[in-house]
Amino acid sequence: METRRRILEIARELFAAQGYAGTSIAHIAGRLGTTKAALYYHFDSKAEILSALVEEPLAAFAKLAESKAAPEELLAAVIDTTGTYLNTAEALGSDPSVRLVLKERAQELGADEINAAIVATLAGPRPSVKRRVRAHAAYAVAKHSTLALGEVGPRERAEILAAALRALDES
Amino acid sequence: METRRRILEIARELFAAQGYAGTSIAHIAGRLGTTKAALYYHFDSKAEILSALVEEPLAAFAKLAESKAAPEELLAAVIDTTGTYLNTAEALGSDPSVRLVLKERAQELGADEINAAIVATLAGPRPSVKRRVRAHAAYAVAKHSTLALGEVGPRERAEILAAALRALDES
DNA sequence: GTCTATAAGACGATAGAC
DNA sequence: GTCTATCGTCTTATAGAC
Repeated sequence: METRRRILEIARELFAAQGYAGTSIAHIAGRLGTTKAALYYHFDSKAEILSALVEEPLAAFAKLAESKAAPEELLAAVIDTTGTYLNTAEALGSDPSVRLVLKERAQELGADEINAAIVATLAGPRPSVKRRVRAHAAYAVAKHSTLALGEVGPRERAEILAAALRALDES
Repeated sequence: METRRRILEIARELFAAQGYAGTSIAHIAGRLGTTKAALYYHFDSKAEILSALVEEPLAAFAKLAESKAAPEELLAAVIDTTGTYLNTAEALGSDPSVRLVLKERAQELGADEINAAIVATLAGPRPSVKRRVRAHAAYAVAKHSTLALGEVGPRERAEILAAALRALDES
């Protein structure tokens, strides 16, 4: 069970650096210090490595998507969840080959649907153009400035949340 | 010269859907209705297709990175440039295999450096934590809500810019 | 749980005919 | 400018010994 964790850690790094499609099983095995065959003892396929890798963060974001919390709590949760899964969150929403594999597996709620659901909650029912754009803006701040900053301490967290709320401008 | 344009158009679609590493020359040739060999008459390698594809948008963003315009003009330019190259802009900053190939070629300023330069201009000299976070927030609004909205008309453009300026909050 | 060996095919790229 | 045919390599994945 320890080797399994090491495989996931190595895969996470390589997927982030080269993409899922651009990373081979042989490359992962090389870093692991074993052979490809040893890897297939722990995982049935390359796609299953990816699934195991994104399972937890995807579930966390899916939970957010179903949340009907008020904007301030929802945006704070987006910041915190993005910060918690900082390493995997990049590959999640970016690498097209990752999206493709997860879509084929129909594993759960896709990343696109999750984003859309959170933005819809922020925008409220039957939103005007203004409300819709502002919801997108607030979400962009919460998600992407957390990603860009890398590490988010309490000072950064408070500033990101405040900026997101200004972008939303509910007053 | 017409075939070359069609190849780039097809490659753009496939790279966006499956990623650069996840798209084969055979797949592009199949969509084109010809063979792989025909493709190699127009481009010397797969990487060269990618280079040709991102040349113009990358130059446009690099020009922004060197601009020392005031925040409002700079953010407006980010919105407009992102909107102009909406189709290619996604693959640019997202697909890890794209980043890798462009980095190997050392083609020009990388996407990361461009983003960092624009944020640095927004943050101003020797920025505090607050200024730095707000610069990231404003840039996130300009870039990612434009991407998320897909098409940006004059109404959306004005709302995005206003939201980005509120996030920056220079007052 | 890891190994060697190998299957079976996809990949990028090229040669040479037309 | 496009074709057929092919080279050499890399790919995912499996079989079977240890």
